[in-house]
Amino acid sequence: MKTTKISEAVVRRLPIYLRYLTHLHHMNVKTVSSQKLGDILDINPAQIRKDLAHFGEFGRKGIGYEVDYLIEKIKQILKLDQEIHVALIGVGHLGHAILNYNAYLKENMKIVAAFDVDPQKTGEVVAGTTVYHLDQLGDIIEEKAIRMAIITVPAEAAQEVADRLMQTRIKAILNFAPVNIKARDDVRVHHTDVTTELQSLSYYL
Amino acid sequence: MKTTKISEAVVRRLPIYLRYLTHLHHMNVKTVSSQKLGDILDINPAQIRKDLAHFGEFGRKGIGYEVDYLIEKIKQILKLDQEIHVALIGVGHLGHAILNYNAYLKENMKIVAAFDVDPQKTGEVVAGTTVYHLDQLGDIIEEKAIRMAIITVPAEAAQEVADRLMQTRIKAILNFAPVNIKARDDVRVHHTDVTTELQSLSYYL
DNA sequence: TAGATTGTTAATCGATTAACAATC
DNA sequence: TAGATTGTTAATCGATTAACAATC
Repeated sequence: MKTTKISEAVVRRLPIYLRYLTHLHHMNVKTVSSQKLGDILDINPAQIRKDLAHFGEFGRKGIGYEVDYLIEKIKQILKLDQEIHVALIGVGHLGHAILNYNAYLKENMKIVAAFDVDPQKTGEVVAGTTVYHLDQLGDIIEEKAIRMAIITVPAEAAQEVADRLMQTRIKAILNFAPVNIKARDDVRVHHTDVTTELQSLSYYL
Repeated sequence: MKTTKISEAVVRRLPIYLRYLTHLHHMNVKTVSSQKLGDILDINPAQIRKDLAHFGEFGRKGIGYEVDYLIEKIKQILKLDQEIHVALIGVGHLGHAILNYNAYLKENMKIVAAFDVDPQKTGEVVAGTTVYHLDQLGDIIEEKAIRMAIITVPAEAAQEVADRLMQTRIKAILNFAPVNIKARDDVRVHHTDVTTELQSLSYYL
């Protein structure tokens, strides 16, 4: 099918599929049905088929989906078939943790530079990634062809950092600061934050 | 209105409202309209009114919402008017970062115990929180009246940890491991994971 | 062939938004 | 009073699920 308007819900499920398909690949499984996938991931099989059908006919009737082929296709859709360089801004505790997580990101995604306003941290190397001063943001992003950014600064500084990022080529931001960041229409911002998650979970106690 | 069946989408917005209302409180703002709230948070004002109306009539026609009163009400709804003790399982990089985040959780939420399988880590104190061996999970959860858990172990261990948690009084789990955890109907599990977030963002590049 | 499973249409369900009477 | 803003109903929009012909 043609790429009309793909909803965010669909896009958010693709990495979930990819994750389990990769697991199946390592288990040497060759083929999987939407039924099996749905059982494991707690997602309706019809929804999985529909999600995938947005992007093409990847399965075979009577058989299911070929694991390796589907992995390849989903990676293409998510642009994970190319190297994606990521910047991280804010080398506090959370920033540190994510930098240490770098090796796990795999799928061609890599944090290649970190930034902080603290001159003490500048020049430091955290888990293999150099920390630059925030003033170098534009230059390094250009130099290292960085396309995505992770914000792990305090809430008060987040919008300012986002504004600086929007003066660069960055088109996607993952914001961990507990504040709603305003961005232009052509820049995609996702928010995630431990406190908010825990507070909404608390409702169900 | 009566508490019929509140959707997850509504529950997830409540902490967002609470966060900004708390900000307004610190700014000494007394009253706010759904219009203003919506502008700042990028949420439709009608939706905000509807979300809140699920739980009662908190506003005043022609005036808006009284900030302090609404804060109090949302805290009640989210059960944040009581002390909520949280356990963290898996003291790796991410676990460390979240433990250091503890002070920021506020709103009566507190990580009071950490667990790990590594005997080397047992007894250690991270950011004020003692690390216990996983074998003590049930005992400590009982002793410290813990009601929520954060899983930050590797993917392979996550389901096993969840299974152990389900033998305790825990009814809400925040899972950072990149795997879909299966749980009983009476246990609420939310998933969050940096890799998945980054991969779905990548689609928009 | 018979059984399995896709891709897709139609039906259902639920969530968001618009509109407005009530009222501060 | 006039203007502002809620709570709520009705309209819209979109996402999920069921069902099934096509076909491996």
